[in-house]
Amino acid sequence: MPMGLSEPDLKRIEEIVAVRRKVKRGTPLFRNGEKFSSLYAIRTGFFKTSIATEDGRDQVTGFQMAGEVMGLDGIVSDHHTCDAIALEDAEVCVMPFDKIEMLSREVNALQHHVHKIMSREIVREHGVMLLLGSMRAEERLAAFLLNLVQRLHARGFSQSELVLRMTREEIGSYLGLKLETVSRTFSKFVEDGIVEVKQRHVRILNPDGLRMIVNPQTCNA
Amino acid sequence: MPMGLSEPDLKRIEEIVAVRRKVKRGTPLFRNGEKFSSLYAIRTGFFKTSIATEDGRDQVTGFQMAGEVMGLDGIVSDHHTCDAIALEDAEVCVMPFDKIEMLSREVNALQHHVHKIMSREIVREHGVMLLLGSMRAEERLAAFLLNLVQRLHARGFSQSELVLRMTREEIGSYLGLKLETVSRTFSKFVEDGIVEVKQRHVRILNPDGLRMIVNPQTCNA
DNA sequence: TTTCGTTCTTGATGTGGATCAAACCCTGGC
DNA sequence: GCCAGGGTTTGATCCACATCAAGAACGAAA
Repeated sequence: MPMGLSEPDLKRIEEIVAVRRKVKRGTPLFRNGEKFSSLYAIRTGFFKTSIATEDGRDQVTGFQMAGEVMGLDGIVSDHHTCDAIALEDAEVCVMPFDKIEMLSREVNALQHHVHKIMSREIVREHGVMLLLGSMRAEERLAAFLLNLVQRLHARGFSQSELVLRMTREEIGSYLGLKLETVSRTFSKFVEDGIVEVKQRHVRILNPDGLRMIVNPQTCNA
Repeated sequence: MPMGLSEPDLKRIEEIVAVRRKVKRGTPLFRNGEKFSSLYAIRTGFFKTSIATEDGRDQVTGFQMAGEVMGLDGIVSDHHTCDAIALEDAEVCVMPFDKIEMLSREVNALQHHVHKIMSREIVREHGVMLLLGSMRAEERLAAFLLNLVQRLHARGFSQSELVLRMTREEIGSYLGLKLETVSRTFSKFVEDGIVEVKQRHVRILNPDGLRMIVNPQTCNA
C-alpha cells in the first residue's frame, strides 16, 4: 500500500480490508462463473489461478503469494472467469469492489494504486506470453524459478532456497509443458549443478546459470 | 463508452478525447521505455503491440482495432513496456491518463468503464495463455481467425470475409508458431474447404469447421 | 513496363517435447 | 507400523512443429 496517507484516509482503507476469509488447502477462493463482488489480497498462503475449457483442458494462469491481489478478471463481466485455488491453507482480505471504487474516488493514492495493480498484472501476463510463445523448456523453467525466488526474496525469504507449493503438473500447465518434461528439466538442472532438488525443496546453487539459460546475452557468468 | 451520462459529464469526457494523432503505417505510436502519459483509443486503423528481449526475441502480444485501447501496460512503471506499431495508417485519440484519473473521480460511469477495460485486457490475455499453453497449431490459427472476424463483425464488417493487416510472421509471433507453420496451416484449411485464402484476403466458408477445430466437444456441426 | 525486395508457399529433414509405460517415493490414514 | 494412492522420476518411442532451402507471387518504385 502507498505511503503518506492521512490518518482518516488510512482508517477508511483499513475498513475495506477488515473482513478476512480463511481458505483451506485445495479449496477454491472463487470459481469461474461465480458472481464477482470483491478483490482478494493474500495475507498468508499460496494460490493458483486457472481457467478450464469444456473439453477438459486446463491452463494455470498464475501463482499468487502474500501481498498479491486476485479477482481482477471478474470486473469486466461481473463474474469470475477463472478459478482461484489455495495450494496451502491461506487467509485473504476480502475487499468489496464497490467500496474500493467509492473510496478511490476520494483518495487519489488509492485510485492510482488500484490502476497500478491492474497494469502490473497486464505486464506480468505479457511476460508469460513471451515465455509461452518463444522459450524452450529449459528457459521456461529457469525463468519460472528465478521469478519465484525473486518474489519470495522480496518477502524476506531466502534468495536461494524455496519450497514449491505446486505439483509438477501445475508447473507444467503454467509453463505450457507436460509434467514429465518439467521433471526431466529439473533433473537436467541438477546434473548441471545449477540446482539441488529434493521433492518440492529447491536450492539454487548457481543463479547466474539460471539467468544464463533465460538470456544468454545479458549475462557475464 | 457507457450510456446515460449527463450533458456536462459528456462534455468533459469529450474534452479528454479531443486530441488526435495520426500514425503512419509501420510507425510506432509508442515504444518500450518511453515515458507513459496517455492511453490511446483507436479511431481508425490497425495496430500490433509487441515486446522484444535483448537477445532479439520478439513476441506480438496483441492486435488492436478501432475502439480498442492501448497503453495500459505503461501505468505501473510510468513507462511503456511494449511497442505499439500501426499496421496501416491510423488515427488515435490521445487520452492523458492524469485527466482520466481526475475525471473518473467525479464520473462514476467513467471510473467503472476504465476498470472494465483493464479487466477485459487481463481476461483476453488469459485466453492467449490458454492458446499458447495448450493448443496445437490448427487450433491456434482457427481460434485466431474466429476472434478476428468476431471483433470485425461487431464493428459492422462481414462475418465471413476479412483482410489480414499483418504478415504471416506477425501472426506466427502472436500464436507462438513459425511463419511457415502459419502458412502450412492456412493451406490445410483451404484443402479442407474451411476457408479461401488469397494472400491476405480470407473468406471463411465453414465457420463451424473452425469452431470444431478449436473445441470439438461444444460443436454440433 | 521492368525490377527489386518483401512476403508467401511448399518440400525435405531434424528435433524438442509429447506420449506411453513402468517403477519408485513420499505422505497421510488406519 | 503398514498400506494405499497421489506425485515423481526415468526410459523408449513418436510426432508436431522447427529448421533449412528454394521458388513463386505480389507490390512499390523506377
